[in-house]
Amino acid sequence: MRIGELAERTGTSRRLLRYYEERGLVVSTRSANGYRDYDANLVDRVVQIRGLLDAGLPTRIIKQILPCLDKPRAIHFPDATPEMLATLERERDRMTERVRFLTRNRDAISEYLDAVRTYVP
Amino acid sequence: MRIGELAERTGTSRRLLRYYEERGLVVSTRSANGYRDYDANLVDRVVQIRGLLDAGLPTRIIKQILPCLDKPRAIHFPDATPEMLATLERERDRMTERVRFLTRNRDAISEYLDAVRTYVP
DNA sequence: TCGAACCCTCACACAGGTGTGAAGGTCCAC
DNA sequence: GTGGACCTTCACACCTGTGTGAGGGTTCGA
Repeated sequence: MRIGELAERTGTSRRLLRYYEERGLVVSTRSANGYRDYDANLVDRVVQIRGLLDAGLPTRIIKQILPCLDKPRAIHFPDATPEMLATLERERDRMTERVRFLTRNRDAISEYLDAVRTYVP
Repeated sequence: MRIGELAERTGTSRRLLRYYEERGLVVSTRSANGYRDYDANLVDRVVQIRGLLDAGLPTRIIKQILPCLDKPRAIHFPDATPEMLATLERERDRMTERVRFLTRNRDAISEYLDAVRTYVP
């Protein structure tokens, strides 16, 4: 598919799709006319990238962890250098931290909202 | 306490503490000599701010939700304008989304790490 | 064959969170 | 009273993710 369709199906601007490609997060082939040609599975991938970005991870890290999240993952075992594993562990821990933090604060907000709602009536 | 101590106790640069103050996330009084003077409870607050920032929330939003997270929160009921509540709900939902996403991806990373570890030996 | 709707690259711009450093005041210990 | 460790404000600069638009090519239907 071409960039416009991918953009529409992922809710992402063309600009950003090109940016992600520049950052090595997605790949594309080129048609004879120079247009980018995307594989269908990139829809999921782009959505995932956006989720990770929104979660606060920089493209640099996302690029590193994406291959490990692909299926089938057996193919990527060779990539598993010690540094890579260390990065993954670090990032996994940071994500756990973030989850804890977000959950706690979200619950606090929920509590507050509940309290406000049962206050007025 | 002065800015240096707060910086050290929160692992934050002085620059950023001033920035947070400029953004209205923290307050300080001034000593006679013009130095900022911080209340001890700001240690927790700054840590919380950093967690929220790291989780991807902008200072603008953090400023809005922080008062609701304070105890005792009853004081802040008057702040609850409809727009405020809407913002909170929206932000709470986004946080839930983020948590889901982060958890899913973190679990995938964990799985990958486990797989790699049980692969070589 | 024209126009619309695509696509390309390139580049400037912006906001947000940070770093860094200049130029200067204060405080304290030697 | 001098030096070092603090503090102040101000400003420039960076990176990252985005928007926007210029200038130009391709494809396709009317």
